Amino acid sequence: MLSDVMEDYLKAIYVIEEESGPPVATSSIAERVEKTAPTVTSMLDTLAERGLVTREKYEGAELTAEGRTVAIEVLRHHRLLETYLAERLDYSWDEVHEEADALEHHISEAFERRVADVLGEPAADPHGDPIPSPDLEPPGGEATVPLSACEAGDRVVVARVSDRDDADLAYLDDAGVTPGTTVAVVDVAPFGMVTVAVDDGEQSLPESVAESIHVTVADTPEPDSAETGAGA
Amino acid sequence: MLSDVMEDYLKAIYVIEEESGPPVATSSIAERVEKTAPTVTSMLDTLAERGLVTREKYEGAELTAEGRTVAIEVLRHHRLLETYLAERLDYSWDEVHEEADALEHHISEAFERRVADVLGEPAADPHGDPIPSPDLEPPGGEATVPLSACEAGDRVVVARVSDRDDADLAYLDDAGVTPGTTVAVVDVAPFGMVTVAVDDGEQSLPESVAESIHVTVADTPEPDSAETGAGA
DNA sequence: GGACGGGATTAGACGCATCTAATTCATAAG
DNA sequence: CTTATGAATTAGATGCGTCTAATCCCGTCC
Ligand SMILES: [Mn+2]
Ligand SMILES: [Mn+2]
Ligand SMILES: [Mn+2]
Ligand SMILES: [Mn+2]
Repeated sequence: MLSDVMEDYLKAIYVIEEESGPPVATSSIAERVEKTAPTVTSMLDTLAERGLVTREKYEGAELTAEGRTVAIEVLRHHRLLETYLAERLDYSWDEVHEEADALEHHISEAFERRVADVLGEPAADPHGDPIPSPDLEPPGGEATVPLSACEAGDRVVVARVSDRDDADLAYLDDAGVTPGTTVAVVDVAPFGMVTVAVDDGEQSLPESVAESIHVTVADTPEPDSAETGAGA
Repeated sequence: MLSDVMEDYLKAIYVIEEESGPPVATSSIAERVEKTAPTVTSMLDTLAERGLVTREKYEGAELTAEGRTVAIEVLRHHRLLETYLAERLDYSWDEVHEEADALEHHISEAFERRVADVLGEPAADPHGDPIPSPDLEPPGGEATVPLSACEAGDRVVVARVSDRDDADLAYLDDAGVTPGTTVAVVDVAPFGMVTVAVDDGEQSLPESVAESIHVTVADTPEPDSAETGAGA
């Protein structure tokens, strides 16, 4: 049996691998799980002994197939719970993350199945993150870019929003920036502040927020008159 | 913060106090939480240091007001969860206990409130056990007796059924013996086997099962012809 | 190539919940 | 009053997850 702490480490390693690929540095895990580096080293040894990660000293860690399956299952629990809380228990999208983080380790397989059933096996959680299917294969995330990497004139569709900052989420909900929304990038200021146009007006978002919004680009503007003409 | 283990001990002490009053013996707690006696002694010390129980060596333990409030809150979580699982997630009454036992320690106050809201602040769980109200005062359990203490001829209403044996619950559900059902006691055999009449026929229940069914007596038979005429 | 600096690991410790074995206590029986 | 019995506690140990302090390793910069 795996402890809930181990499950959190595996989940952390999985999402870091997704973002920047293996091997995963001790320090990046430490940051995500909010533990010290020696604590992480020691837990990685434990996980390696159990065959859930492989690792080479000073090189970082990588999930094994088994470790990845566990991580995906925890992620499925987390995202199903978030979706259920939002749809059936009147939670707002900035409240679901914390509750799901606690419950994800304690629900049975029966609970998972029944929640998925009443929701109709949903494909994405309230933040737009894909919910792994019951076979626990890695969910195919379509390619997205952070809003902070877009340029003025782009028309983009919001795909996912990081669920990790409640205040940001509450603000974005209010601003009408949620998964599925189409927004037009009006301006990208020097320090990363992004101004977008949505239905109810323009919103300026600080860089930290723009980084946590992932979008798919619907339209890049035709190059303006006086621009360099290179590259389609 | 209290660990989930501590919460389980407090819950155990509470229900034992309800059954047989304080002080509660170390061994009876050990039996309920499935730990050894020294483990319980040590945990009782910890709980006493935190002001949740009082105790005198070799005498047993007793909940303080604070300890009782914690126990009642855990019990509220447990029974609300059982009710929710049965009503909204298609669990049968023999499946809810285990799941609720795991989740009861991990739900937030917001979750508790929302579950209670969507259910309409229910008064009893699927086994007939009273759900403590949000003020966490001890729920008023009306006086009941175990079915095993009844006599042939009694007409009784099932009040509560212990939720601790899944197999018994599945059997009783099938037999049509659930809280609210009126049954007639047909016979009490020497070794405690109780035969009752319900809508769909007669059922014979072994003593262990009859002990776990608590009832209120609706009717005692008028004393038969040749009986001792004493007492109304 | 040698020193530096930052990230990683090792060393050593702690608190919690748990166990088994040994001891102590309360009391019921003689 | 003494002893036997069973329950409770103390003693001592273990595994886990965590920490701080000390040490180690690797790539960079002179
Ligand atoms: Mn978690
Ligand atoms: Mn999410
Ligand atoms: Mn429990
Ligand atoms: Mn119950």
